[in-house]
Amino acid sequence: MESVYQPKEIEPRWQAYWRDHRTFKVIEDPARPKFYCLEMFPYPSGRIHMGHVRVYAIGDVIARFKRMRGFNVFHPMGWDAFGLPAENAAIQKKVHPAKWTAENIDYMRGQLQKMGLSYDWEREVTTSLPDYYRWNQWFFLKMFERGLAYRKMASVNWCPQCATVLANEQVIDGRCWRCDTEVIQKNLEQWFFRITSYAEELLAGCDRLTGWPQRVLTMQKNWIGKSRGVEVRFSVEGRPEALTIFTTRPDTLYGVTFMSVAPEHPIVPLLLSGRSEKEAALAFIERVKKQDKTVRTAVSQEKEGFFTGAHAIHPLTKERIPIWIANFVLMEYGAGAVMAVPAHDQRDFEFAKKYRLPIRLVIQNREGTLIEPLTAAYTDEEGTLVHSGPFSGLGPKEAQEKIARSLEEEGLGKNQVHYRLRDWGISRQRYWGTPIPILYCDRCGVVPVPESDLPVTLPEEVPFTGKGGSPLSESPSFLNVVCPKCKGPARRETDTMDTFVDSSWYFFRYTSPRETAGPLDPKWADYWAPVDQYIGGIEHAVLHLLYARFFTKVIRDLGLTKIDEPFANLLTQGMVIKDGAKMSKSKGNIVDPDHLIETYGADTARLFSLFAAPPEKDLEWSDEGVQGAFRFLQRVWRMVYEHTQSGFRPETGLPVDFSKASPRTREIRRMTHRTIQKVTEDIEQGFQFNTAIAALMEFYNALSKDQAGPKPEGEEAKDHAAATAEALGHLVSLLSPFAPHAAESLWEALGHPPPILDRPWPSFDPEWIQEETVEVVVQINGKVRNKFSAPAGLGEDPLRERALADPKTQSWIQGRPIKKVIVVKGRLVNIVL
RNA sequence: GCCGGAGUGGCGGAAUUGGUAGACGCAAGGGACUUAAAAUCCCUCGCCUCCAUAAGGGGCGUGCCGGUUCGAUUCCGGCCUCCGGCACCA
Repeated sequence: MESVYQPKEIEPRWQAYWRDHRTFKVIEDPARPKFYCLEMFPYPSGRIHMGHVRVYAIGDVIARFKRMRGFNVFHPMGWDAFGLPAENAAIQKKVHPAKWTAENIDYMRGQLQKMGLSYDWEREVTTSLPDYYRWNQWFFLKMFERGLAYRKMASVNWCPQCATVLANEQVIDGRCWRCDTEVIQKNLEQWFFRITSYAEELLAGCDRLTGWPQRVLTMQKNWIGKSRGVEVRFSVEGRPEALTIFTTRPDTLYGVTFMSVAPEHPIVPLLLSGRSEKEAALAFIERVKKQDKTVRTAVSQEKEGFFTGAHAIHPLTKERIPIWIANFVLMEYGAGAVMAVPAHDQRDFEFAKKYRLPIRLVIQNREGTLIEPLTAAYTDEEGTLVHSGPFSGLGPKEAQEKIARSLEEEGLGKNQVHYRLRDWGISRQRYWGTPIPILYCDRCGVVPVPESDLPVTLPEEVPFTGKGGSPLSESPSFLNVVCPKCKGPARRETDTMDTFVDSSWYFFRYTSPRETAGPLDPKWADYWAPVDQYIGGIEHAVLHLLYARFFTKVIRDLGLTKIDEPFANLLTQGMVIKDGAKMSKSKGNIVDPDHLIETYGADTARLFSLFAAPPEKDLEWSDEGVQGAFRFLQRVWRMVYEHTQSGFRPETGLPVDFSKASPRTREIRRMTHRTIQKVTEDIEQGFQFNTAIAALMEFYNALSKDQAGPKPEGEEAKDHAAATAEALGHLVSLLSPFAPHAAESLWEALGHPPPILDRPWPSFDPEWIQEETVEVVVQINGKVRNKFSAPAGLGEDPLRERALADPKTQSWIQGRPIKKVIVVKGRLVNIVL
């Protein structure tokens, strides 16, 4: 063993050892409980960044810990390899996306290997290879058969920078999730996945995902956006068509004074036909339609409307209700039309004020203080219904049920649930993605590629001009095909799939990565799935994490898996920030992992990123903090080295009867077992790696202090040596998930065969975690005034007596009468005066 | 506006879920070693204050204001601030 800690020497050595001995290879083993540990796979952008270091360090600690705890740990890695940067590189640097991606993967794989991560690389998956993406196409065909994949003309989000369509989930605050460019709306014929078919199950499943952070579940619930209400049919005066609206507040039905319909509503032209208002109304509609949807739906947008001249008939009162076109009503949600109750809806209130429409109070508050004219809408669902016919006097909640039932009985309405969630638009007008396996035949129309013709591979020779439009449409050999049905001429779909399709099922592919008969082998998928611990960034709360849940349910319904949910437990790690901001090239606050590992070694990089903050919080980078982590490893190294130099023999150790050992030796033992307990519980209960590492540092500090003391003599020397050997062995074992390379070397130096990963996790002796003596605090009226030490097991009465007997305590009491004495065993005595 | 989460030293963060607030690390200050520096090791380190040669002592302190309790960073009520999500969703 070298006397100085030299990560540059030992890290490559152990990485070679692990590789040569296939230490991380995993095989199915029904005899042991399985544990599937997975970190979100990276996009091969070129080089890893500190965010990668952090998430993979977290995952690796969990994987190594679980393995030492006896689990058959599945810990794979792969590449989310399709995506825009590769194509942009092709345009800018004239390098083919496939080549660019492959080179990046090779480089980044090397970087990850330098971190000493315990991946089974034999199961590596790359989504841009045909043996992977053919199964995306296969899933597409299966979904097409079941009506879960369909094509429609729709207003879609378009990112001008990326020159492609985006799903709703990929638009953040009106901007592209990738490049932050403002998104515009376009009408295009696009492919969609019918995720809305699973809206209810996706929502209900949230309540069973007990291993997920609450905030992620809340975000998903908000995104799905369920609301219960009633669909009510209003007949239209002088017309056969009815106007159907959706409301969550049927209790306010008697307060309806007008109707608002979306400008795009199909009934609008019918209502306008032959009316004098027609021309002006059409002009208004055109103006609103021209507005971008993100602008139009902003809260700050002025409410505007136009009267159609038509009237609806109130289903209960038979009153005539004017029908207005309103800019704030969205065709995509509910029925595209709403009943307006200005007294109890703030938007309707403002609209009514502006256009001088009547405002009718139908719910009086509890205090009975609402008087007309109202100054604002009363929107609370509390109080009493008034002016509501037979329903007057009811509470709003009760009225909602009764009015809904009454409407239903008379065939005027029905209970209805609406979701905010929209279908997932998956068409992308770019090259570097999975070709959508569809043909367009002049005679047969839309024809799916037969399964036997999969994969539809990407043509290699295409021009990357950056002019917009899919490069696939520039490849005649790709484009022009024969229709499999009629053998006539047909054209291929030139759009590719959203790359989020690739990542929606990759965790299944790892379970049988080379399977050729299907996307996965149900036998192995059922053995490994679900992922027991998933780790990744919070930014995927409603992107990848929602899509993967959806795909899992589809895969289940295809009969390929029995599980309903892909990820049993989810850990969302925080960002790595420096100088108060997320690391980015533009801010110039990047720390390069290569440089860090070169300087301090992977173990230090891992240790620091685990020590500086709890995993779910943001991590403030500190160069000095990194040095602190390095110093700690150095100190542990030196202590083990000195131990091996001072007459240590590997066989020095247990069993020894420590109960008869000196207090000093017993203290080492106690510290050892308490540290095992603390580190184990910190990792197991909420992944508190920061405090686990702190406990290891405390352990080291205590051992170091002991070593600095006088050399023990005679019998005591033997016991002391045994306790120290045990302590160091456990210290190294406990350290091994965090700093695996250093731990392997130290473990070897202590006379054990590698790998330390195959060594069981240390267990603690409950007898030895008890303190022998404790410091007892004496409080007077809740303030600490004195302390004394006492045997740990001392009862209440002796504790009280000892506290009161102490002259210092007495001097605080000053002879005043004692009202009460509270004794907490092993902790404190509080004297109340 | 609605829904989550968080406010603790100079900094990152601890605190057995009602029982000594500030573990551990960083930074800072002092010292040892050294020709010197680096490295390493030792000591001090919440704020204010008293006695003072020193040992030691006192008050305040976990965003703010109240409450419950012998005792509150922890529980309850009311505010303030920050972060994240959703938002003309009917």
